[in-house]
Amino acid sequence: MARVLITSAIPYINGIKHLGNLVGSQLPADLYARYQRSIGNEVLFLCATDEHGTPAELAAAKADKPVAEFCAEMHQVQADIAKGFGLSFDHFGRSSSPQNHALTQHFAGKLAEAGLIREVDDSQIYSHADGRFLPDRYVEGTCPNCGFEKARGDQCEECTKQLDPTDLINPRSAISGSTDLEVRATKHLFLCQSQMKDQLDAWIDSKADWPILTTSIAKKWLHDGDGLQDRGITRDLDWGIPVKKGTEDWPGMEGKVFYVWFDAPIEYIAAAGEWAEANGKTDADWQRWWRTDMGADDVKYVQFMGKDNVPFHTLSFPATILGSGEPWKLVDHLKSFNYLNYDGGQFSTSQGRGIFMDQALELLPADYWRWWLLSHAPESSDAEFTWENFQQSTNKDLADVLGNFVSRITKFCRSKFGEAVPEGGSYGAAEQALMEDLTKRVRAYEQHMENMEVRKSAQELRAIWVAGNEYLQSTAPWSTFKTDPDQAAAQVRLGLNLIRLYAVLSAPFIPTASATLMQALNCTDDSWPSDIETALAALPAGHGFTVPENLFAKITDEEREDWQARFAGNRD
RNA sequence: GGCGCGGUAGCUCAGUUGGUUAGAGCGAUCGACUCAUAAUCGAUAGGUCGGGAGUUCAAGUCUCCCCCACGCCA
Repeated sequence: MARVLITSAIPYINGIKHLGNLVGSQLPADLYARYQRSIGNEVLFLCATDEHGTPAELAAAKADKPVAEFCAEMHQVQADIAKGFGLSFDHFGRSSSPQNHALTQHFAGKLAEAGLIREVDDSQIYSHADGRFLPDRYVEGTCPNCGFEKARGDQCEECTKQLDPTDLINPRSAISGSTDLEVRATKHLFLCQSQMKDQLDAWIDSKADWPILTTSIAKKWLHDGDGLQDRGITRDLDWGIPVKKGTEDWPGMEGKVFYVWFDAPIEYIAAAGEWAEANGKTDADWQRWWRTDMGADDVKYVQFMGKDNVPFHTLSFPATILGSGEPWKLVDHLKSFNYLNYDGGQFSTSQGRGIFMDQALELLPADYWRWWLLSHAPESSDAEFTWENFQQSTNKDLADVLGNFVSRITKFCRSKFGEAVPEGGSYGAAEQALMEDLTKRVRAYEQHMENMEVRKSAQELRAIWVAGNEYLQSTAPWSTFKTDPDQAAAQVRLGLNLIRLYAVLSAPFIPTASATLMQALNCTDDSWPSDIETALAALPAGHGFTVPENLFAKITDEEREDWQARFAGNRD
């Protein structure tokens, strides 16, 4: 039995994510986790909320709540929505957990011991009215280059010139609008990534089987311009993980916290510790997933993320791990996704454009979204969500091909043989051909799933559903019944077993519908079909079942038009 | 401006190291069937593979130039 560690990029705490975020990391990670569990592997699937940083503080202030309280509430909201989508995390942690505090400080200490952290004197804008230091992008003013009045301290959006906050004319706080600003001297820690460039380069080179999208982004950061740059890993904020060297204080860094990009990926590890604690397990239980000296040697570690997260996962986080000099598990396979666009534009959290996870669940059950999003996952390039496509695809695939298959076979059986698997007849050439075809297709499906080729997996699964309709159409039990009821019984028996097979195979994509089918079939045997003929004998003659309600209702034109209009504008 | 990923049938996408008549699903048209959620199954039509030049016996697949879209960076 193989062991697979799976992490999804951790969603930021300040709001509910849209469907583009979902399909870029959490959903495909869940598909893979469910599949790996189905075939009998031991899986640890971890995710968490990313809770630190200025945006969290500002969102809390806007909600008029202490930031810790705000984060705790939003974490629960996100956890509930994730559950609604059937995301099967073994643990959904928090980057603000005690485990992550300890681990982040531990890594910083190790990196310092290895001589990979240096102190840098810096200056930063302090706002008296806000009572805080302002990150560059929260300082606004007039661009010295083009005169644009709402230029940000990091860049002018009008002329795209890179700026320093002190370049701005008439600078003001983007938070309060206050002009009572002051440049203050401060000191920050930098992670010396540049020293690790060759080590990282060699590591990336060893990953020949990674997607081009992934390696090309990493290579670019390694080689562009002056090469990989050192990065600041601390900030002058209140909310975050206090800067410490392991458990020791860090002289000169009092009152500072680690920057969110430093502590967020470490939460992948800390989440395992949270998982152990929440489930009454020991440290050894989680360390056997993460420490190669404590049993993680045989673990395969797979990360899922959107393309914007690739640099952190290919360079920054590995730099932290390698630099520590400790035997932590490095990622084995990294699956990255492009963006999902919404009706000709981008999904946008800040503009409230597109469909958000909570809204989606109000419209339709999770399986509709899971199926469409996964079967259209933006793997090779950006993908496009349109309501027409969504309606057509889900109606055809889920309602017509799969749902109607279940409907026709169970209802036919009920009317001719009653609600139990019928007895009699035997399998012949048609059944043999079907089984051979299914064997080939299931093996292909497994291969695609193993390779994390999401669209191809969906395509193959759909073809497996179609094979059942082809079989019924060609053998026509409704005709057979008139002349040879025994033979019709055998055909129906096979059809009912196909439903069970489909429930098992489809569970990673549409877990709720699969569970509904298993329940209707009064069956608990969800073992993966290593042998198709055996799998199609799971429901013996005489086994009782009930006819399920329509598995998937169709989306009507009226509904589609209604939703299209409702989501044309902004969320707020 | 530099770099990156793309530009393949009306739509969404596949196309391994260059090799016979460029594939799938949807949509469209026609036919079959009637068990079923007016569902299903079959067949047909639709592409000068963004444009141009080049390498080669042979290019969607390699080289160069250009155009378009998106993204990242300066």
